[in-house]
Amino acid sequence: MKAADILNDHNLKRTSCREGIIDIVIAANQALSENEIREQLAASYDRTTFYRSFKTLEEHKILHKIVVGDQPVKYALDNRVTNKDEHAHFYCSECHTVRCMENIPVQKYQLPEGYSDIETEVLIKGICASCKNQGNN
Amino acid sequence: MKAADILNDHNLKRTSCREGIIDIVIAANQALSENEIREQLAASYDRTTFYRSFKTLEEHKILHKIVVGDQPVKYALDNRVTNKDEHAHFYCSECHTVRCMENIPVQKYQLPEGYSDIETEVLIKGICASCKNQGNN
DNA sequence: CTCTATTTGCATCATTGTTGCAATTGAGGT
DNA sequence: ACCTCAATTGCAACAATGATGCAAATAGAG
Repeated sequence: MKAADILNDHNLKRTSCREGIIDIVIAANQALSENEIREQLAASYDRTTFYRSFKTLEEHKILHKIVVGDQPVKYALDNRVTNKDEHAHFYCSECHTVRCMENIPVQKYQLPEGYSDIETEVLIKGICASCKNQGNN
Repeated sequence: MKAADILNDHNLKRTSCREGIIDIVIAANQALSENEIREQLAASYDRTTFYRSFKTLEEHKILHKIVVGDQPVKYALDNRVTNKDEHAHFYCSECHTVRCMENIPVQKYQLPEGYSDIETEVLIKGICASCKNQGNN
């Protein structure tokens, strides 16, 4: 899965900022904050550009925004890009990482009469395996 | 359920700002943003005071913070105050309200080996009954 | 009514989200 | 390879929100 292809599929210009962001998110095994992504980027970009790139990528359903309480906003690849089903997310209260639990599908919830469902988000908070074992870090 | 009692139970001083916030949240049938609460308050308080009141009430598990995407942060009474079970929340993409779905209990999700669960949040996004019927507002 | 720890209001600052606009750049046509 | 134009970037500027230090005001206990 290449950043360039993803951008082309969505009729977006292939700029280095966008490609960089997508590459980093693809490589990560967890959701990343704006700052975490910036640190990994080769070049540095104006804050506005950076911010607008996220907005564009989110609007085009390439990135998915995950907000946990007052933790910094994090981004992960959207289901529609990865072709995966809706899955739960896990937030570790210890190391504050957010991971996609691809093996935990979101269950169907029955809404009251008259309500319609578009999308369901499940966030499980707890302690992840590595934090539980070691004293963490 | 009185604001004064709730504050006493948590060993917090009964200040008018705190009582006002709690009263309004109790009366509301939906989660409210900081601004919505401020508009309903009898007196007006310094932004810092207001902000710190929320922080205190949240730390003492009286209020529960709900964040939906980039909507303004909203607050609702915490489960522990209402003695209700964990329940799903519903966000209407049309009128942007958040309601506690007290009849929709959160289902148990099976985590991988080594992970421990503390709390699970379920947010169902969709269109609420009133928005679906009328043209909304 | 007095005393003290808590809370408030104010000043101030950091961070994040947002917009307007001129300069730059990607990508398609020649 | 070059031109052209719409899309994108960088910069300045600003709004909103979260946060802290400190002196003044206040709740609650004695």
